Amino acid sequence: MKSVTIKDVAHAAGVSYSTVSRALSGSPEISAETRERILKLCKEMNYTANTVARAMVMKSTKLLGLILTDVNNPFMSEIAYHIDRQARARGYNIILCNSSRNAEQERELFELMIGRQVDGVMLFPSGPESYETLRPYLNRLPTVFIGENLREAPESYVSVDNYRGAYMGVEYLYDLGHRDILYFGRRRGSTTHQLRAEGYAAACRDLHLTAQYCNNAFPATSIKYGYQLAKQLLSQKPTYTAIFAATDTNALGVMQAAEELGIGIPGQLSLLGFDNIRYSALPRIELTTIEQPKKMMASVAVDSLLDRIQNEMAGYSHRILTPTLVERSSCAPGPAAGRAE
Amino acid sequence: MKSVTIKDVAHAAGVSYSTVSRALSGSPEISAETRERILKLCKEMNYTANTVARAMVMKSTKLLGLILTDVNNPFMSEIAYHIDRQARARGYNIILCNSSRNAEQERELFELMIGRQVDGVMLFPSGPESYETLRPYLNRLPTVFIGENLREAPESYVSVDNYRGAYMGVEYLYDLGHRDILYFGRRRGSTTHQLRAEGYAAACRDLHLTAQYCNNAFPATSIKYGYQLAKQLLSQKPTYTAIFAATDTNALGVMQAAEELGIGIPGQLSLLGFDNIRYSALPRIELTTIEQPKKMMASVAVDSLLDRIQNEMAGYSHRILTPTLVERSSCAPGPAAGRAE
DNA sequence: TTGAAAGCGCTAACAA
DNA sequence: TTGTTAGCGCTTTCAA
Repeated sequence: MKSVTIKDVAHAAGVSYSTVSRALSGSPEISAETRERILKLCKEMNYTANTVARAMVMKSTKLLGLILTDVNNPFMSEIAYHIDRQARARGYNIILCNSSRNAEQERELFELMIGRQVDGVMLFPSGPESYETLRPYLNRLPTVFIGENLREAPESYVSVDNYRGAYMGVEYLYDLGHRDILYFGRRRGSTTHQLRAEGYAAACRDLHLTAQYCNNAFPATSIKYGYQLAKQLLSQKPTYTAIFAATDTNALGVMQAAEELGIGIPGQLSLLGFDNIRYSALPRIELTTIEQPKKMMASVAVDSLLDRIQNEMAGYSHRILTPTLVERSSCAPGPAAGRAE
Repeated sequence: MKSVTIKDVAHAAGVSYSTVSRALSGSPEISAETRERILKLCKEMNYTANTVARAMVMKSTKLLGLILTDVNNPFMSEIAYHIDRQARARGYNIILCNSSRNAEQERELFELMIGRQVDGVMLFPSGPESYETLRPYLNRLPTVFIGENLREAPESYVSVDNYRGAYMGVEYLYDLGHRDILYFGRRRGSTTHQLRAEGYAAACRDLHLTAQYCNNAFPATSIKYGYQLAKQLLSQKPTYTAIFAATDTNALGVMQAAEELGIGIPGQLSLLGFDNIRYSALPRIELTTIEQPKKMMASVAVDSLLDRIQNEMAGYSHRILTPTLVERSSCAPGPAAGRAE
């Protein structure tokens, strides 16, 4: 498994090894003739440049850390896919790690990334306190936060306009004829969730609707928790004709509970999600939802990170993307449909 | 962003830098007292060892390549999650890349992995020809194939017993009272799919059933293709009471087509999948399926790779895991239910 | 246009 | 127990 080095090639070519280096790097300080000869030889000898050695002297590994809470989450994995493609196209590779939504692990991962000399990291924060916990690392390592809105924090992030998305959602349900819309399942402490809730509240205010919430002790974003919470909620007499779920996974939990309770969606109850994860497009699920532009988020994340890396002067950037509504089959006209407003 | 090195620490401590190295590596050739002193100083100075430099001299990056066709595929992302956890617990990190099921890209990725000096790679092959295409690299880089059964090839792989899984599936449907079971959607050329089809055929033979197939020109494993194929199939008069789909994604396609055609599952048609991807457990989907033990596959993959890496003598290994049946709601009793056999 | 030599941050063999 | 030194494979001045 002994690999061939630049020295071996130099020896075989009868030149110094700096000459080989020059041929490889496409330096102009070399005659076209020797370059050709050396390049040909490299091929023949099956030479592959040692990126690690190069990284040492170049002080750049061309490696980007990607820390997410769980690759297995469809929202993140979709973004991860695009990040990989995008980064690779620009000559970078990805070191992937899962924090499992554990703040201490996340901290350790930053330590690890610094040791590995990655050029920068992209992070789906494990929670709202991440920004604080990680602060000591943020000026040692260019970082861009993904998915979470950090408001005015002086760090780069890319996020969707959660406020606006929630606002749009309420408007959509309103236009369908719903006047009693319940907001379901906001994760505590998350700014993203906070903004969605604010958007919901603002839309209710502007449209003269009464805001209704269901979010007691909601510890996580998952189908299971959504289900448990919905099970209680749906067992009581409804004071709403539509549910706006804080996330698609929450909505899926609601769907499951409704299924078990024999409540038809959208027949008896309209359901709107947020995120547009892949599951939501599945047959029989067909969830109408607010879409986060995931490919765009990936692309913006890579771009702003590389910007900061390649351009010392580049400061942080806040990129807030616009969500869109994806209409499928989980929302039906409400009681006020067709009525004059 | 200038980082503090071992030399800085040595200087501050007034010792040579090999002494610092010894303190850090927990070498016994150092007095407990100086070790303490140096370790404390490292903390104070915020020293983080440069893994890249270490890798150069140790000739080991503690980096593992993970090449999959698409992180965004729920089957692979689930395994990827467990691989990361497992590898990290053993001191390794993962470089993740997507081949997008493109053989040439896959080849390039191996080239890249060699340049990056990874200690080994885990691969979800892009196709059946991968083993051939990649042969030149396989003795340069310890590799374990995941998911695909390579039969007798002299390379490590971990895969589920696809033959047995398919056999089990037919038995299950038979026991439910089905006598006309159609096998749906095998991907061309894939050994995995070949084995599943063989298991299906063998079970039919043993149980005196007539094998029926539906797999014309099936280019890929996806919901969309499953849907297109099923749309044709289900429009014709059925000669079967149950469909055994080659993969869960295929099954989801069938489900969608059935939905559109007003064919009830499991009321009019039983549907069995293979893989147990996460989608399959979703409310309203509830697909009964043959499960691939994904966490176990991840763990075995990491173990056998590290075995080969850490133990020069270790040869290749073939690990064939046992599938299990996960019963949900997509299969109902068939016409022969309760009847004496 | 080419070669010689220094050095990136670290480990390890050898000396002291 | 500690220090000195060589060297991992590469890029990049500086000389020739």
